[in-house]
Amino acid sequence: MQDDRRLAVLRAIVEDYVATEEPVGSRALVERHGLGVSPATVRNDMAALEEEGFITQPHTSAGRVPTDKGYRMFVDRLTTLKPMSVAERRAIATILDGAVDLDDVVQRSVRLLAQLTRQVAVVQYPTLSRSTVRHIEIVALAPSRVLAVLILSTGRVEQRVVELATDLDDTALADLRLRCNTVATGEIIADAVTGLRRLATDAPTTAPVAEVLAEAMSDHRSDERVAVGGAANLARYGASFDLDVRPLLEAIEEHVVLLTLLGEATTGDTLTVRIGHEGPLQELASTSVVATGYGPGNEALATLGVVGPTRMDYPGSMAAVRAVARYVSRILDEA
Amino acid sequence: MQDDRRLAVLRAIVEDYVATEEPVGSRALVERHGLGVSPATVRNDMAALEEEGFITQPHTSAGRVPTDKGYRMFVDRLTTLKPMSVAERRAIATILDGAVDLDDVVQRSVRLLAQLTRQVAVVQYPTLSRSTVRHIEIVALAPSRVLAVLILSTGRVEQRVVELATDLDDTALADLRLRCNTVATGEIIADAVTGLRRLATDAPTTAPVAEVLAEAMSDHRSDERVAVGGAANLARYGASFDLDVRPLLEAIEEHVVLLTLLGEATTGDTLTVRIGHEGPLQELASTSVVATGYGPGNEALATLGVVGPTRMDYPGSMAAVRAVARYVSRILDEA
DNA sequence: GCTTGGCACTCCGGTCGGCCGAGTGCCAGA
DNA sequence: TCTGGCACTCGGCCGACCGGAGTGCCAAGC
Repeated sequence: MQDDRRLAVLRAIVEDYVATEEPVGSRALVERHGLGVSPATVRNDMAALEEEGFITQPHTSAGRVPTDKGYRMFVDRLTTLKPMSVAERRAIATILDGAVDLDDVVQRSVRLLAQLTRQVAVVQYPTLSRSTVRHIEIVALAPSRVLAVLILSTGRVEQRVVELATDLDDTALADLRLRCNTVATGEIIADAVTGLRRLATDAPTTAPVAEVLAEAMSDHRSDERVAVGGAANLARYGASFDLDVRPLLEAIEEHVVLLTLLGEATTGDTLTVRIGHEGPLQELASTSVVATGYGPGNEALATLGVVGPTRMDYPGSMAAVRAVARYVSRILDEA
Repeated sequence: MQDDRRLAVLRAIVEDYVATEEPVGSRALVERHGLGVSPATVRNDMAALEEEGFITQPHTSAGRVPTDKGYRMFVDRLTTLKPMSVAERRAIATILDGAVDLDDVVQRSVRLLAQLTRQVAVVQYPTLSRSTVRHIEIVALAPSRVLAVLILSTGRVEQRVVELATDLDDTALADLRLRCNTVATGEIIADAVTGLRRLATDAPTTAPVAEVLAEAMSDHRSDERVAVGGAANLARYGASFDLDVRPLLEAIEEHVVLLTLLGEATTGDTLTVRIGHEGPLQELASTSVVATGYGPGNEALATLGVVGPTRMDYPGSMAAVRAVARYVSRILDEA
């Protein structure tokens, strides 16, 4: 019995604190949530909750504030995802359906997430590792210089200029193009790379091009690409500017860091929520991450999510992240 | 005589204020700059400078702070660019020389500028309007669906998926590819667009592809691409967080806004400096912009620069912006 | 006529004390 | 087990105070 009420109190505290950003006291709690008991009772529950480490007081005789553990309990057991409103669903659909290519999808997703959650949104570009080679194009720029263009099934394009040791005429170029495509087109990245590497050793004249292509494919830099949006939302972060916002701004610039923040892509519908200190970075102990994997056919090619203060609207953020991830996945299915 | 000294005083005030971020008084001024006159004299000069609108006091009996007009005078007549140190030159060279493609050049430039100036750096991607078409590639994805890839002389690649009304076999595809390239390759964008549009009306079967290509070329979205870096430097912005930083953060997200901020690309070595209210945006009346055009062969294809508080280090920023612009231009020359 | 030292004045910023209110913990009673 | 009451604790706010930095002005000196 009281256990149930205690959890209700915890939930109420989290909700109030998220809404007001101020420590919440027993009186306000009973008034705003109609708990049907007196403040004194609530105080007892609060004492117990504090004992267990779910809430804490910033100082004696102040209201209570949830701890990371409290938020954890909240997201694990006290909340169900807010369903998205019809308007929101429609907004997601119309905005994302307007995308012209993969880059556009990613960029639109980021904006959308930032708008929906009013947080900083992060979307990782789909990883190369599981995509296949759609086509390789080789264009002559000068007799001994070509542009190698790599087109992947996800719609991503990589291009490199290659200097050759010897001149190449049109037929040689066509031959080169054919060889590369025979070896790579339709293959998964890893296989295409080994194929191209073999080609490089077998046919020395084509070596530089094949080599560069293989390199571009295995280049991990491309796995590290992310889009970020909603940085302006940091302005709502409140007082502790230098303490909270600065490291986050830095993380936003360092895309690699951002990726470790997002964490491994989860498959299926699973949402990852990292609260405060649970994350990998000390400096970001007061920020939380809500993320999930996305990709065609329930295969998580990449991660997207939002980053915000621990005192964020978890139900709303989680719902938005999941909704966007689902929709983006569906778009990738179709492409 | 006194006129010279007055300007020296103004310069000293600007330098001190930029360094300390605090209103500067007459005593500190003579001590730190060895002006060879007494504080009282300086006070007289200050009164005159204030009369003329170059400086102001935040409140009675505080030190003086430069006005926008004061900064303007400073950059116009009181300063020569700080020469870059050898180490800095070398850093610029080694960092930019490592770039693998155009995107990489732009991204490295942004980081570099942000590091050198400790400000927010902005680099516009080279505009399409003056570049030429290097090659058009058309790849079959399915019988009635092709991928059109557009490669420009600046090294930029655009790609679009096109749905066709009718199926296309290999020869038709080769024909289409040939037609498009005949019309467009080597041409300046504007001419290529008209050529493709004509092709679209002349040969109905190829219409969708030619149409999409023309669209991709004339798409202004591509002119609006910019890279931004150094947003974390905003954390050093000081007290007036919500007032100063928020609109700037918002501008940073809205790339279009950012471009109007940077302004028209200037040709040659000309630097544009916009101080405070001189810029186009009310909300950013307390930020300045230092920018310049860059591009191969002294032709300004795009703009790069830094955005910071009006109280910024103008000589340093101007030198850095110019040095980076020159170096990037040289790289584009070679490419 | 410019420069200088002196002097009175202003005003910001920090510190101190006191007060108020919100909130708690505990206890005794229902 | 809940509730009302009560004493207690602190943080935040207000007003007063004070020191320091800086100015403006003036009369004297070069």
